[in-house]
Amino acid sequence: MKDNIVISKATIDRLPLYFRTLKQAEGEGITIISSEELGRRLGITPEQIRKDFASFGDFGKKGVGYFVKELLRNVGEILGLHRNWNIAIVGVGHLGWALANYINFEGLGCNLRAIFDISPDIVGRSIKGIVIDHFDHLEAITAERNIHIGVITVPNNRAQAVADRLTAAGIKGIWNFATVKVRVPEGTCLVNEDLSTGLSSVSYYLARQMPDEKNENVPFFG
Amino acid sequence: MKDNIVISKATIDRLPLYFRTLKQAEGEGITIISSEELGRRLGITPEQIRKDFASFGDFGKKGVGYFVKELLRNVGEILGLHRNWNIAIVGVGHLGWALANYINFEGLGCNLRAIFDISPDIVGRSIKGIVIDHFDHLEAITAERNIHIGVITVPNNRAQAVADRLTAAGIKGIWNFATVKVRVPEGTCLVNEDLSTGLSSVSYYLARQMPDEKNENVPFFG
DNA sequence: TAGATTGTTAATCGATTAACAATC
DNA sequence: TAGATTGTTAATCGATTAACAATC
Repeated sequence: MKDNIVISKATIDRLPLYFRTLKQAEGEGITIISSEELGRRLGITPEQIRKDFASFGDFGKKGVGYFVKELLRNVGEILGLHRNWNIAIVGVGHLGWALANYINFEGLGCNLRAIFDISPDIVGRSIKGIVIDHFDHLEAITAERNIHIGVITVPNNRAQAVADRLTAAGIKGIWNFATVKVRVPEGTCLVNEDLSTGLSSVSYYLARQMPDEKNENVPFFG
Repeated sequence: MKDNIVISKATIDRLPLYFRTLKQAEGEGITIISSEELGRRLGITPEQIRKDFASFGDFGKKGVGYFVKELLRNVGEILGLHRNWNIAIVGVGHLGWALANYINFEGLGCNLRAIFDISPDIVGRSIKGIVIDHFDHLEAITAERNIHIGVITVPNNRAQAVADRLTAAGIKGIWNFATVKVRVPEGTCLVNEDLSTGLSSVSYYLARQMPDEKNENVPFFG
């Protein structure tokens, strides 16, 4: 891996896709893969892929292609997937519950280690063998279980307060599903996940393609 | 609204954020808002915001600001939120179940109208008053309920087959949560939602910030 | 060697930022 | 009018695409 590499934002966003596709290829027994073939599988141009890989090292062999295992190890390292981050989910609503059950944390180099909520109906239950703790115990459990990343799945009006508690507890990585602007101290990694904008995009493209000449539907707001 | 407008991809991705923030402001009783204030709330520069709005019309008043209601109506129209799209969710796993319960479809100009699965344990139950139908009945129900958008929340290995059935049934908008490349016919709007890349980004930034000199954690794969 | 495929440099494209004239 | 704030044009920045030399 190159020293002092600078990897563009756009490249970083593609790395997880490369990783997943390479994993698949590895599972199929493929040991060497070309940028052409990777591009075909991902819908990304081969040039783009070569540029991305070249930005953090020389993993290909000219005239041959990329060694899947080697590339996988390197992409994984760049992404920090070898770090075994410990994760805590805060908020067991529909979404928090689904994420706890749905996300393959291990495959992303993470371990789900704690789940918090404040409702007496929920605290004490368990998901995937993890007992849900009361949010009051956040600091103690964070220290005890060495939590690195907090996932915020609480209602919007609680998101900032939760972020404050997480960062005060020393957590430096936050994956936020609330749709309000959350502020965190310098040095904290905050990634916002916005689940509803995707649907609006579908709506946008669909509306452009299907002009509503007939105006058959009643406007919803206005 | 301008005719024949070309709105950049980047702008479209920001429109849902503008819409949500303007809704909030409206709720607070604000009738006029400046790009400065909107920018403060969103963490976007005022110049960017003015450029975005100017790309589809003249909604501001120089020296004054933007009329919240007017802007809201226009952003909503651009996004097609007045179209009242009918939505079907396909696949009631953890994620499909959570989306059905969690997403505020109405607020996005959509109505959840159908839910499909293939498991006998699940078909016949209902979520939010909608009875879960067997996927075998997709075509009939799509026609009957005038479904516009399909949400794919099935396992990866079924995603392409589901997409094929949806498009064959005449559905032109797909919101896909499967993490495999899904191909759709020309003219179908496909938006992929990838829930795990966000976590990888957190991992990446965290790894850069906390170099593992100690190498205390055991590599997970290799 | 000949064919294949990478890595890199240059050219293009698109998006953001800066500056400021227009005007409310 | 003076102050404020938009809309637009120009400058910069960043990302993608194209071309090709290097080399396996």
